[in-house]
Amino acid sequence: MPATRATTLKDVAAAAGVSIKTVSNVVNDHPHVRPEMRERVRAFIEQLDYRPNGMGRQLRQGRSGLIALAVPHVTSPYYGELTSALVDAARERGLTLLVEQTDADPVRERQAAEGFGVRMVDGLVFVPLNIPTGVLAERRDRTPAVLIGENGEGADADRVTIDSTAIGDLATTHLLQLGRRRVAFLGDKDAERSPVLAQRVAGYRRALQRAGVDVDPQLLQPTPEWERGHGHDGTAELLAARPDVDAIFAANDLLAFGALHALRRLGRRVPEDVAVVGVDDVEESRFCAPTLTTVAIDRTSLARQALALLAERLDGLDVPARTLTAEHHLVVRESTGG
Amino acid sequence: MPATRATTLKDVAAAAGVSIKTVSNVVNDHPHVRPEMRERVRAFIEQLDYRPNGMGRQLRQGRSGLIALAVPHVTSPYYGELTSALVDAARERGLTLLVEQTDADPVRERQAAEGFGVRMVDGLVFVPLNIPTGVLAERRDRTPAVLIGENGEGADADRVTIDSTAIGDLATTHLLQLGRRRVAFLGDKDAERSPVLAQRVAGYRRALQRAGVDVDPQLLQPTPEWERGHGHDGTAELLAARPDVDAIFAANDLLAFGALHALRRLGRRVPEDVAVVGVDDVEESRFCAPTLTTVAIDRTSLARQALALLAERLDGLDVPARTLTAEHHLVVRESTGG
DNA sequence: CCTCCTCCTTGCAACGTTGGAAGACAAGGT
DNA sequence: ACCTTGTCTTCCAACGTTGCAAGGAGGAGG
Repeated sequence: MPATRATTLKDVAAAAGVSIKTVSNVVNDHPHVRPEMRERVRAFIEQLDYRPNGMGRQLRQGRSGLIALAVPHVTSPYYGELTSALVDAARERGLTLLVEQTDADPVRERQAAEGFGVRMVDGLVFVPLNIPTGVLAERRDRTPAVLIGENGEGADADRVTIDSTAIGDLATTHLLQLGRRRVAFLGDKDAERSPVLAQRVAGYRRALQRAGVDVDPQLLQPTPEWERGHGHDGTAELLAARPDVDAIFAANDLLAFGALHALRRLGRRVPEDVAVVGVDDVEESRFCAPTLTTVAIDRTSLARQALALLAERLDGLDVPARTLTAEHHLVVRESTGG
Repeated sequence: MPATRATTLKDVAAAAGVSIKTVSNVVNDHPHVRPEMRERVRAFIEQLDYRPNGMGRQLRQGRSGLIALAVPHVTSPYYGELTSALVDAARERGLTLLVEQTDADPVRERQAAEGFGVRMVDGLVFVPLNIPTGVLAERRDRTPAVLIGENGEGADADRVTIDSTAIGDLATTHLLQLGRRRVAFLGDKDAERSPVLAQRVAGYRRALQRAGVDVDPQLLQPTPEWERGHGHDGTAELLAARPDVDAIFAANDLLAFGALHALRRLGRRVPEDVAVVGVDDVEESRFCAPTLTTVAIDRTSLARQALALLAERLDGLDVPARTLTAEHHLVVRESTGG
């Protein structure tokens, strides 16, 4: 691999004996290029393997076609599937997604919100998790942004959210309709800082109250985060304190997987002894043992909506921030006897 | 959001009453700038919220700091975890990863190999799956590339591979040591086009032969791809044809999850009736029911190695293509009685 | 033969940045 | 007063591209 410079318009122009601009015109399919000239230049482009230099082009045009995605971590199934949907949705619009992981770390989320120090992307898709809303509201960066999820309220940016109160209500109501009365909520934590959680708990409470069941604080089982291991440990703790639990509403599928695991180890049958519902409908829900009843969120359409909002901003749309809400629905599987 | 142009060096320079270059010198921490001047300029940078325009900078410097990752799909746990590791490894080196999904589609893989039509990235990390090796060998694009996985053999590019023959041997030997003799291989397909598969099968055969067990073609169970559903259906088919199977070596964890699911539905106990081993050690392996014995591949170090190779190329290293091999080890869990 | 028009091609400038070299200025030495 | 030295700042050019306007060639019409 000799350290050859990449082919530029200038090289093609020199080889073909025409001006740089003519080559540019051919590359960009501009009118007013004689067919034989077009062919001739095309041949040299092919021969020299010319491909436009994105940076030059973008500098000139003032757009890069790049969208930054700041997401907690691609590894988790929910964000992985979301990322995947966003990559595809971006591709559909001729945009390219550039991925940053925040690890849900407030410092890194703030960096993401503030644009990473260098202007390079045309827009930002941001999944905030632990960032104080104030920071979002005071964004100085004027790069158009779309927030995804329940946590962006109050920010002056377009947003696609999820009605987690309705989700919590739906899941809890389903458990109540099975006749369960000691329904635990798995995944409680500092609600102040987590609107997702606050909403899911609110939905849970609302459903219990509507059914005339008292909310028992002991059944609100906290976990440090919402990953499998936390679901496992939280469930073990919960059952130690309240062995009579007959249903668990887990704040997300990962917690639910952990719960299933713990229940199995502790010799509880699912759904006979304890019914379990999660939220997200990640692929694994259809294959775990037992398969998991969960509230599905349509990530493909969520991703499309987010990029549609962003694309309008890229085209200069100047209206107040808008908020869309993604669809959800209950998927009943074995963990509630489906 | 008035359609204000982003702040440039020129704006800061005008505001501070100095030349553009001086501002640039401050931004880049160049020597020979008087402290009070530095402060003064800093203040204006802060006030105007100046941030360098990446495209201008990159055009000048000839590097974008962008690395393209072409991966089959971020959704699958293995590639998701790999992507995550690569994002982090890139970040450690001050690079940014831009994600493209090929969906394992040969056409899209070819596009990835050939550089996506526009020159914008400094390098490419490519996980080829279904692309004929010839295409890789004839890459015209001179952008440095690193291939990941067993499928890149023959390409003139750096590569981090996995010794899948050793992996197949290790997994199969483990099953044999448990006393199992009717060990199926789950995930067979067109071996011509899939070196990963060819190697894993070769390791399987080698282990069987060493143990003096005949290779029974009926125990080589094909699946269309290597996802959960295929593992489920393949296992059901396998058990219908050969109800006496006492162990399954699944070509990857997803197939194994599908297998566990099918075994459970068919009333086989794992590991008592059928022992199962997978490959990859994705997070779910530690939480499925029963937990899965699998061959772990260290994705973090794989990602670091890949980026180290790439970074050397970005710095102009001009040596023949190199190949590294990532580490693996057996993790014994419940599905083989661990 | 000249003019005008059309069609095709070219030159110039600019996008925002930075390396290199030249310029300005002050202080110190002769 | 002049030169040297060193420190700080500015100027120029270039990275590769494209919009705009002007340039050139050739044909049709007078």
